[in-house]
Amino acid sequence: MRQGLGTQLRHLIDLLDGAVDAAYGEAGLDYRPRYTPVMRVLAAHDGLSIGRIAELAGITQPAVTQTLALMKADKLVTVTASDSDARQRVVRLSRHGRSLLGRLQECWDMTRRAADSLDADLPYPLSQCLREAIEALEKHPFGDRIRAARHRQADRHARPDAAVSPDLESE
Amino acid sequence: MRQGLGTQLRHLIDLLDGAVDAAYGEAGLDYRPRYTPVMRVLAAHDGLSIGRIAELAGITQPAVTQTLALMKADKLVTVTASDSDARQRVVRLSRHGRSLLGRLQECWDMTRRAADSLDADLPYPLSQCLREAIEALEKHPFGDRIRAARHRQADRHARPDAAVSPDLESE
DNA sequence: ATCACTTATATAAGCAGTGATATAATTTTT
DNA sequence: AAAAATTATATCACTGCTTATATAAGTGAT
Repeated sequence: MRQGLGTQLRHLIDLLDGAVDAAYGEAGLDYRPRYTPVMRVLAAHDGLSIGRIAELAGITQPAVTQTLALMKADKLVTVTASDSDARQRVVRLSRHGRSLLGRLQECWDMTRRAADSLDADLPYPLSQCLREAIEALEKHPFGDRIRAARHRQADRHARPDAAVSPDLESE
Repeated sequence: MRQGLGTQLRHLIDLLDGAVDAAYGEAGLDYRPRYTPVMRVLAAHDGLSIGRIAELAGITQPAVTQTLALMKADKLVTVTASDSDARQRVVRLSRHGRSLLGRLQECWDMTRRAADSLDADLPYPLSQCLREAIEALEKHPFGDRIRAARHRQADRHARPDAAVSPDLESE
């Protein structure tokens, strides 16, 4: 079963996401997980353009447009044309959206505490491990590491008796 | 930016998956990442039913059916009706599929080494951390942890001056 | 043998995103 | 001022998975 990192990561996401999703339901919120990044951004600064939301939320513009369409249908936000620039649309939380925000914050809070409880159960905190992994990959991308492994493999084929190249641990 | 675990996990997956995907391309393989779980299972025991593949690969039956349709189009597998039970279909690797397998193994190998190189760069190995997190969540699901956090919260509302409930560290 | 039930696979619709591209509004060039 | 380039948003088609449901084949009970 010792499959790749990707599989483990996906499994972990399922384990977490499903629970968080369910938590919204249990809290009686009519709310989709995909709203969260947008809600978070709007909670911090209301009245943003779509592009700006995408930027702050760290997702693509089409994702925001599509999410907002759903949120609009759920009456969480209002989207109006900017009067300074007719290309831009200004997104604001509706009263309903703002009222939801309070209960959401509670949900996010509980989730954070659940994450803390998980970390406490582990020999090394997951969140920290993830942060460090992401950092390491930003410095030295996974693609480079794979390519480095290929070169070692090519070497092995060329000189099958050669010792494993010494740069093994540095990569 | 200190968002939830889910976001971090997704980010990490993107960082890894993209690279692995690209590696297939660089290796000159006409191959989709989604084939991997099925390929792995077929590599171990060829000639399985769809349900059995799903079981062994740890994905749902529809996912396997859909993946096999693509793999069949790519001539990687043959799917024939079982003669003992006409409901069942027997999946086998084609010659082409088997020939691909060798080069795939190399890719997976490189990927594993890349993962090792990542682990070596970290204060605590990611793969181990993930394994432990999954294990911890199987023992004590995230949903339960969230609910536990809610009860603490409800307590706080009911008796705001009460100390944090004593089961805090046990959860 | 027929009805009910279970098992195996297929199909459909949904989810949450992506990249590519279209359309509209606004600047910049010329 | 008209043409070209840029910016903002929308739309579309994909990915890879899921759940729910349909269809087909086998099994058991009456």
